[in-house]
Amino acid sequence: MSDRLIQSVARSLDILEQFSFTQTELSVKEISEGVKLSKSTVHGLIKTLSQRGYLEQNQENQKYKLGLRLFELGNVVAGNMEIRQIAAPIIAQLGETLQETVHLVIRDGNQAVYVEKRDGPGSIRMYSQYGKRAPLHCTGVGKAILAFLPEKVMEQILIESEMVAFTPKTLTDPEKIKEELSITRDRGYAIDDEEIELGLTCIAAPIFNHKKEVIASISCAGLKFRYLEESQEMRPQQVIQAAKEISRRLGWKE
Amino acid sequence: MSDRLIQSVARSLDILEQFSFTQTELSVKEISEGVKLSKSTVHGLIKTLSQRGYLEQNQENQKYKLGLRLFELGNVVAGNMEIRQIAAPIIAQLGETLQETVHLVIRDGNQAVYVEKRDGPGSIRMYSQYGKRAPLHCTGVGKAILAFLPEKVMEQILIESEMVAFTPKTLTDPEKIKEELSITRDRGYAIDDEEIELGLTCIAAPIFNHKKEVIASISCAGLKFRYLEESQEMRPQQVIQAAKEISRRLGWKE
DNA sequence: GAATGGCGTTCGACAATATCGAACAAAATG
DNA sequence: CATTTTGTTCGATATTGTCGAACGCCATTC
Repeated sequence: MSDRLIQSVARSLDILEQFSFTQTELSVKEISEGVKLSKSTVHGLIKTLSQRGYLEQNQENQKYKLGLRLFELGNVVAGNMEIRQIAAPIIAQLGETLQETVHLVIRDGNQAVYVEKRDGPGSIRMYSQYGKRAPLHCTGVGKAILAFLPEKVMEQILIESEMVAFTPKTLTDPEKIKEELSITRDRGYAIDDEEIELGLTCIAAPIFNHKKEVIASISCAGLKFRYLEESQEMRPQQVIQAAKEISRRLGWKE
Repeated sequence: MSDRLIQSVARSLDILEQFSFTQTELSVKEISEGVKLSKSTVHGLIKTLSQRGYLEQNQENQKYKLGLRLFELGNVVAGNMEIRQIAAPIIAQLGETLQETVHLVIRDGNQAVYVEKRDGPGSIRMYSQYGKRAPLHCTGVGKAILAFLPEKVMEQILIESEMVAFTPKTLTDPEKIKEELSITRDRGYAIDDEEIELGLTCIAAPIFNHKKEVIASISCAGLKFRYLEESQEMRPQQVIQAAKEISRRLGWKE
């Protein structure tokens, strides 16, 4: 991909990306500071985005927020996501039998994107949101993908990823991570043992497409103390079986 | 809103809008024909959108489809939509008692956008999709909104809407529609009697915000013959009550 | 296996157009 | 009522987006 990118388009995307679950409304000034452009430049871009429904202005405080057109397009993407439709019933089933929160993520470059879930019972729920992104090297879902990627791709991703320690248990040394991934590959499933949040454990298994490439993974996440119970021994096998079933329906053959 | 819009940004949005539920993959050629621009211009825009994850290229056939970044932003919009969170449980409840498909739409200009639903039981389901848009003047949900809008706004919308007859029962004469809306206002709920699809009937009620402005509506849609049963007499009242409850939780006071 | 056609992609030159600062308007603040 | 802050408009400028032409790749055809 060459580098002759359209400046104003890239800038308009920068503007959209200023918004998030926590930053839902922004003023022109805040946006212009965020993207480091003059107010007038930003204003022109914002005006274009608003007129087309990609941004909306709150008439009470003049601030802007993301518009409904994005909701619309986002749902087109969701609707076209074959794997999501295929996986949904299997994930629901798995969540039911395990009585835990189950996630489906797909790989996008060196990140994992959450595309489907099934919340577990009880008041303690994991924070998770459709479309959320997470690093590959320190999450169960991510490791399940990394471990089965071609070695060169895996190494490239580890080089590109910035290693941030979320908890004392997060692995940040690429060599240690590679060891862990090797174990994961042999075992057939990945374990996240409080690497992203203390008290949180998860088991994840890879999903393959018809070309036998890892493209996604599912995980079963829960509080650590529950995983120590003997009745949970079969859990990894159940996650693996569910992942295999999704792979199969995607055209994968053993 | 003045008209000094940024051409290249508007064009990039034109490109995104070429895609839909039915048109999920497009080639550069198809896009350039769709937006009536040279291949090279389109290519530059596409390249920018792809590099940022708003489009993705299928490596097998070179075609492009909408990217995950839109899924992400679309979910931010969904997450920020207060009314959606508030209405969801009420809609689920209503669907349960009525045993029919229930929809929540919000007004966006002169269109209705479907933002939440609860599918009815049975194999016969209405085609409906999150983010889908529909005209206001010939749908139950739309008429429930139009009828309670300030007269001038309503008239403006009728002027701007192109009147397409979806079925022989669709009203296309603005005067007839105004009469119908007047009846709707007095009755407190709207009826769509096969105006958008033959065999399909629906009952819809308006939702108001804290400023007593109509901003949305809910509907209960089902096959016509079922609505003739006597047991269904209470249905309109139940839809109205649910809509009122949503309005109340949005800060509306009678 | 050379020739053809179709399509995605790159390149260079030109002029259209996006950009910025400054000025204006309109609220919010004291 | 003065002052500050912030959204919006305008005009001059050169940056940057645009197009046509050409390239290269793949598949199909003869």
